Amino acid sequence: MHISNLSTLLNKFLTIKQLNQIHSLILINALNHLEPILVRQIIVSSGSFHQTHITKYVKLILNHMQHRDVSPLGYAIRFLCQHSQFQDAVVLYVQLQSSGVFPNTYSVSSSLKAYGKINYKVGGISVHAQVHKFGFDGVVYVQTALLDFYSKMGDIRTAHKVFDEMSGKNVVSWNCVLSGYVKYGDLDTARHVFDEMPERDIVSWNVMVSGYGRAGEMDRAYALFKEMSERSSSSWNVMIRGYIDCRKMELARGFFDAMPQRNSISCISMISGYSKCGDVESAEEIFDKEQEKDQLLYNAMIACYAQNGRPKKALQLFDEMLQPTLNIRPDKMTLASAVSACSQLGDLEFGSRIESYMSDVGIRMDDYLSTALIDMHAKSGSIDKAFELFHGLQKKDIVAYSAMILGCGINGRGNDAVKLFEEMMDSNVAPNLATITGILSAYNHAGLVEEGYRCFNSMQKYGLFPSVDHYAIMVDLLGKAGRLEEACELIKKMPVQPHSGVWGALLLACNLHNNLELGEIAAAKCFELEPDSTGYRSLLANIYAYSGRWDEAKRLREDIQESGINKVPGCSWT
DNA sequence: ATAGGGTTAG
Repeated sequence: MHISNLSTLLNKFLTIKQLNQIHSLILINALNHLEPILVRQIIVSSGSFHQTHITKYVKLILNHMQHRDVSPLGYAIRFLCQHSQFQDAVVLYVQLQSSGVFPNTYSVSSSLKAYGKINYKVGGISVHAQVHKFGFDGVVYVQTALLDFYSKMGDIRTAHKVFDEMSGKNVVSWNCVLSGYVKYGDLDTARHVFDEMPERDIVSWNVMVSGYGRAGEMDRAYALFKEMSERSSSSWNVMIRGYIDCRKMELARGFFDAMPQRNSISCISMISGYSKCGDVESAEEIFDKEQEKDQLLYNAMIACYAQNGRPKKALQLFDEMLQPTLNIRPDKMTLASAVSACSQLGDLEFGSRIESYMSDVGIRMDDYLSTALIDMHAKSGSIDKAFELFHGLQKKDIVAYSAMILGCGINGRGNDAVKLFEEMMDSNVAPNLATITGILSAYNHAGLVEEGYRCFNSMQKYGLFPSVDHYAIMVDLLGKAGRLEEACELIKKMPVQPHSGVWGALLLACNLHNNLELGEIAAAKCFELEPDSTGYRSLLANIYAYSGRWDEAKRLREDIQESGINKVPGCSWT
């Protein structure tokens, strides 16, 4: 086929914005005869395709190229960076090197960005060495990319060294250094740089305001913000973000409402802020008002539902997002939240739908997503599957350990839970409240009172204070072992108000061991805290019946009949 | 082509 025909064909493909199997085959066959310049053009133009197809497409082209020319490769690397496929970008850069192709400035600066994003310092340093070798020292884009890389790695010394050696410093290079000090947390030096800069643009101001915001110094942030001669959406967004971080939602909302041009980022910040405060309704309000909903906005709202005990709504919205007309695809983050929702619902079926979806569209697993799946499988009883995923993790962090330990606990694998806990301590991962909940649940399941006590009492050693839920598990553990008075004493000593789960656990134990005296006390508290729940009444009725107090038992059961359907008491620690 | 603002797991 002739080149000009190919170009026509290509343009046609590009205008229909979709490629099926046959299109791809024709194209790939044709590509073997293409000039590198044309391949480059394809890669650049493929930006008009749907995002999930792009990387696949770029990879297809590259795999079928005969000419390993730097120009298309450099473009491809930059292209992958622009679409947040940093891992792929790095892989491509390594391929480029090993095939003996001379890198260009595009590939070098893009690969530096990619190494920065995936947090791989050694990779960036090796690029630095090559920069020297290939004589790109004087190229301002490469120098800036290097400077920014070291800044992002927190290596402010090397960053400064690169900065000092730069031939033509401009605002961007100054901004990179400034942002380096801000990231490093050295606000005084950052302010010094800010004051000494020969020229400041809006980015410099935004970086400085954001620095104060991140440090919680909102007064200073606001002072600078007021001083700005012009403001961009980011200027307002960093103020919003600062107020959200110190949980001042009203102030954040004030800035949100006052800003002249809200964008998707402003909305996402507000939604996640409301989400952290448990204010789902306000988050919904923001979400519903926004006309142009993008992927990240959906992600934020789905996460909000999943994090605030609305798993059904989370999955509803996830389904809505999948509507082909919307032209948005879920990504790892969406899936992590959706999996978390499935886990809360115990819905393995939806969960495995997600797993097959991942392999269909080629979403690679990461530790976040794995951890969500671990939790889901562990809670649904597939503890072996959970272990398999757990062993495949790149880095086992506190969340992964906690999910695994809790999973073992509720599946009756107390020994494994303890083993995991010890392994975790050995690898210097400090436990938090959720981990303790997991390990206590394991002891509870196995009926190991002394071990439970020891763990409960050791919490202070890690700077942790038992929450109501921890007390509830301890009460359950003591109660089931028949140590009812001890359980009662523990409740009395609680520094926080016990919720119905705590008294409910005691009531359950009183039912188990037929203790009327304490049962009445516990039941009274339960009725007070959850007047609508009939489950507690039937537990007390049982105790009365066992003790031969038939009248009281009968009276309670009639109460229950009247109030209608039997409700199960809430067990908040499960 | 280089800089600033956003979303994820127990």
